[in-house]
Amino acid sequence: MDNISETVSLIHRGCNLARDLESNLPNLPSRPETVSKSLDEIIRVFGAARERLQSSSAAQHDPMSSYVHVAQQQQQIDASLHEWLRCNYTQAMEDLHIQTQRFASEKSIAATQTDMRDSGADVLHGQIHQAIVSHELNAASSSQSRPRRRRDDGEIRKLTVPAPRIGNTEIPPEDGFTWRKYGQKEIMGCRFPRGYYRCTHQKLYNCPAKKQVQRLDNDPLTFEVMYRGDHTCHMSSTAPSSLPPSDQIKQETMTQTHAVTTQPLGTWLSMDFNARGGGSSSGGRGDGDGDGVGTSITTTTRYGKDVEFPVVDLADAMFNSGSSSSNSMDFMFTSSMDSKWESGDKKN
DNA sequence: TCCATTTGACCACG
DNA sequence: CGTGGTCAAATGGA
Repeated sequence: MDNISETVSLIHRGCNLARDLESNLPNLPSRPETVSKSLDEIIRVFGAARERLQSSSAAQHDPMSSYVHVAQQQQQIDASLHEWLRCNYTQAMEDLHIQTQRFASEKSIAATQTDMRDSGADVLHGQIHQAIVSHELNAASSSQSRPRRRRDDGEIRKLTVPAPRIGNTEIPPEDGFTWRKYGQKEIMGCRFPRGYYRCTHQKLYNCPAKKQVQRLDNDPLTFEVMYRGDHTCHMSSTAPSSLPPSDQIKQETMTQTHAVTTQPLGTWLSMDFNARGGGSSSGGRGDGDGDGVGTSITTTTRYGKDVEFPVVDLADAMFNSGSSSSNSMDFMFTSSMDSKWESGDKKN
């Protein structure tokens, strides 16, 4: 496959999406969610194109460098964004959709007209999501919500990610780690139960990482994921689990303040990657440590074992499907509101 | 048989 | 005492 032509087609797709968005702008006040999702997709497409460009040029000799670069961008954006939100939190909530929309639109158009060396749009989008939930979390913990009991887990990183549209939309989004579910609970005031997961290698490697996954009340196609504790399993040379390079790089230098910045890229990658697999049932076992990255993606798929640089694999994944990102398109715009979790709810 | 998920019960915290 | 987090037995798939 010709990398350039694929990239070009991706850019074209982004342009089309941008045009669609433009025509949809009058609906912004009434349907901010739809517009927001449209933005997501635009950002995603252009981001993929940029990644492709980077991976085919500078990153060729050192694929890690692009990750480092993006990570650094993220750090900078994160700092300013947090500062901005601190000063304008309530207003920020109001302005969020407009801000992202403007940014993405301008970014998208500019990127197609000039070059795409400085994307950051996807990064910013992730930052906005995370900064907001982070602030929500801070606000909540300082007022209504009681602090978490298990203090040994340390900081909490919270983010929102779109649900995989293909297959079971109720499965938690892929994030590159292997998780084992150990509980599910109805939460007061929430329509959907919260799932509790811990690292599959908790026993083997004493990995304290945990996560909680919950669907948003107002948007069942969006998950809110809370990460608690850091993975130690990937530190071990014998550990079967490994991280996407970006995560791995940053995990080691991550501070509590910036911990929240770790996820977007990894999540972004994994979401798209997940789409390639055509989704999978959560009934899968992830089973032995042998099933790594492949066409069959389970809830516990991970990158590192067989794939050196997931961004390359991601790019392939996004283009090998022929229809390019149609999968993610569907998952963005198709609303399949199945909620098996609801039917499976129990007391407690 | 192994391992992941389910799910009712238990427990810590405020 | 209510709620959220975790445990662990039961269950089931490969």
